[in-house]
Amino acid sequence: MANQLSQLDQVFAALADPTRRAIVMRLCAGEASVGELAEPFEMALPSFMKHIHVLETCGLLQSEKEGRVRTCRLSPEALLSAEDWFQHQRAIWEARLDRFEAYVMKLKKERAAAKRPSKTTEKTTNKPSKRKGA
Amino acid sequence: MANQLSQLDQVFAALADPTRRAIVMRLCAGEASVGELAEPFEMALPSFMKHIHVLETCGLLQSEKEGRVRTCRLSPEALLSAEDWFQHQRAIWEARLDRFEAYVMKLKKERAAAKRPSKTTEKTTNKPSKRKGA
DNA sequence: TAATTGGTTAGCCATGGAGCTAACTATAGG
DNA sequence: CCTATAGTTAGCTCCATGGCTAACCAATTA
Repeated sequence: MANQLSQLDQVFAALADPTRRAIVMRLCAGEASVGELAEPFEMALPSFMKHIHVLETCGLLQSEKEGRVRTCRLSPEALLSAEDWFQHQRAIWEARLDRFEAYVMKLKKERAAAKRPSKTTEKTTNKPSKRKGA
Repeated sequence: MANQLSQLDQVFAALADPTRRAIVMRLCAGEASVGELAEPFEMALPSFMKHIHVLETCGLLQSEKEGRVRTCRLSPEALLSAEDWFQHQRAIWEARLDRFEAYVMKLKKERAAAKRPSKTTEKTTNKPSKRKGA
């Protein structure tokens, strides 16, 4: 678990760099050699290789060398574990909002019960639009 | 759009730090003052404030000061946009896998058609277990 | 075998990020 | 008014990161 967190550090740090995100995006479309991957970037190969190595270290990328060409492919587990982090946070966040909303509803009801005849005209609580991947 | 990417840089960089991730996690459970947020960490306040500022700069956190206490809350848009990035990549990745699978199926069928009488007994393609939030 | 291609290693430099202390501002409470 | 509280500003280290060049393998290919 503590190890997990440290892996998250690495994955997020890796994805914080636009070059590396581009590599990941490229690899989502299929495997490629280092040369093919490097070609769109105006960067010396050794610099580029560092990015490859970072991605490989944090588990986002796998590669193997055949002859003199190294082929890279995405290894999705790390990507998925990072995505899971977001989903987990969002779950907590949304649960809290639901609880809060319930609380507000209860308050409203109580207040309405307290001064029965007068209608309490409050602004509608802005509930934050449920999202797709929920 | 180019601005969007730069925002992603910042968000991922922000989340690459365990302290900041912890802050975000804490704020998912509800708003808190700087002091409350800082309390679990063995870190000088100015250092901690930098983290707060980083989170605020990249749009993950909002804060306002009343009297001498600054209250922080999560502002979910940035978090969601980062999560969207993952979902987008995964969509592409999975689409490719599906295409690949279809391709393998086609190959199988063709091969089966070629040597009609013999049943080609191949191992099942290991399809990568559809995930929850799909 | 010689030259080219594809990648790798080594080492340098500049920048930025995470941490610290010290000193300061401003509100709250006595 | 005085003190304690809650943040803030300024300025300093240290080291990790991203980039470079130069030189170096090791497979292909001519």
